[in-house]
Amino acid sequence: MSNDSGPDDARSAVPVEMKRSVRADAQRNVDALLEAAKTVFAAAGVDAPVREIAKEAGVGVGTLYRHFPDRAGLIAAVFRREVDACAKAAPELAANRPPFEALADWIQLFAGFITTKRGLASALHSGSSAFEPLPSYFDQHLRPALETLLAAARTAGAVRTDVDADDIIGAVASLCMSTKIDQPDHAHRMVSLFVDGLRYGAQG
Amino acid sequence: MSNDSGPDDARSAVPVEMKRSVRADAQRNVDALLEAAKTVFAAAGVDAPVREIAKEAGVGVGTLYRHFPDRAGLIAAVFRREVDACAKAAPELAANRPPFEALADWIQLFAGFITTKRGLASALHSGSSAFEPLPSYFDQHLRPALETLLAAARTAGAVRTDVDADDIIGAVASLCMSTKIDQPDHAHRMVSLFVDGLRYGAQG
DNA sequence: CTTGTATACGGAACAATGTTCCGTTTAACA
DNA sequence: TGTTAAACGGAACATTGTTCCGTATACAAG
Repeated sequence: MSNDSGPDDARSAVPVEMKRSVRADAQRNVDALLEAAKTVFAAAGVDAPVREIAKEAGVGVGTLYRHFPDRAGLIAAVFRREVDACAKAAPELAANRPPFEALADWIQLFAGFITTKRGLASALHSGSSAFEPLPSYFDQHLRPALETLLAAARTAGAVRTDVDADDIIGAVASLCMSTKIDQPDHAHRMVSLFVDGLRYGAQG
Repeated sequence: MSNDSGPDDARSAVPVEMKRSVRADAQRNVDALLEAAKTVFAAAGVDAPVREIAKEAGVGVGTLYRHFPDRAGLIAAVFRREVDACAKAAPELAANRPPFEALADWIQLFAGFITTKRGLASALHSGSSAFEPLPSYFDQHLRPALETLLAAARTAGAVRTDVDADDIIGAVASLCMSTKIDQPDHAHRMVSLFVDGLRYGAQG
């Protein structure tokens, strides 16, 4: 066993201080890498070279591999991070906007998230074990968030009642992963159209 | 323009002898490469290294690249070749078997073709321009073949009438590209089940 | 502040793979 | 049989994922 350090707990479930502090530079680099990966993935798709991500983050590739098991692990981490952000935005929108607007805004947020993941669909089908838990992570975090917003909008009589959270997630994902990636606003326009459709048939 | 030889007409529409013969060894190697690629793709998926294909064909990689523009071009060529074979089998089956059996056999042939293309779905979504014409090639050759068999089976009253060629192609492709690739017969069993379903509700 | 040390860092080095280049071989034809 | 254009093989090159290890440094104890 030549293993000496394995990728460590960059996103532990108990982030409060543990036995022996995580070195400050390490934490900074993990954050920089996740942020850089998000940027590069959005610009060049999830197939972007690892070196490019490390460069964007201002670190060496060795540092990247210290914190993530492999490129698939990095993609998964970025994915989870954005899913979390997306899920966390739901309650805030619910608290600060009318029900339908909260729902519509959240859907656009979700659409933006999917749009910046060019190549993810292929990656998910690539068979890498690092991706297997992603779909369920997706379901466990995004669906409840959307369901809350959707329920509120329904209660307010702002949307039709024959569409559920899965319908929305599936439809929006399909629209955003379509092959028309050259027009970045195309997806958002299609999603807007879809969202308007949600209103149709709502009780006055 | 440093181009001096570009990949030539390995599958011309008029294969009979033209002005200045194609060198016999060249033709032999093209065939060997297509056959080798088919074998290797079936065994290791379309992501198999080009060196492995060249080795299986008993040629150098230079020869491979003399006849195909790049790995995507080779994949596309193999794909077209098998589509052609599949399409050509339809009239033969129609002539030699009862309508329903002809249809069922052809569907299994098609299923076998899809099953040996592990990774093709991802490849098609990879954005390589060599793959863009494939879906339409698919439609133009396979659908008419199937439609003929399906019409004959319908006329004979052997299958239900609420299913069309696209339904069948789509359903069989889905079944065969599912994640259960470890049991090679799993796909065929599922397809058999589906084919039996086609009978259900047929007029006596 | 100094010092010791576990931790983290950077990037060279390695491996796998797609693609190109070019000296050598050979099929076809006169 | 000789000539030649075409084709061949595989070494060499480029790109990328991953590992290794000598060096630098954050943190805490004195």
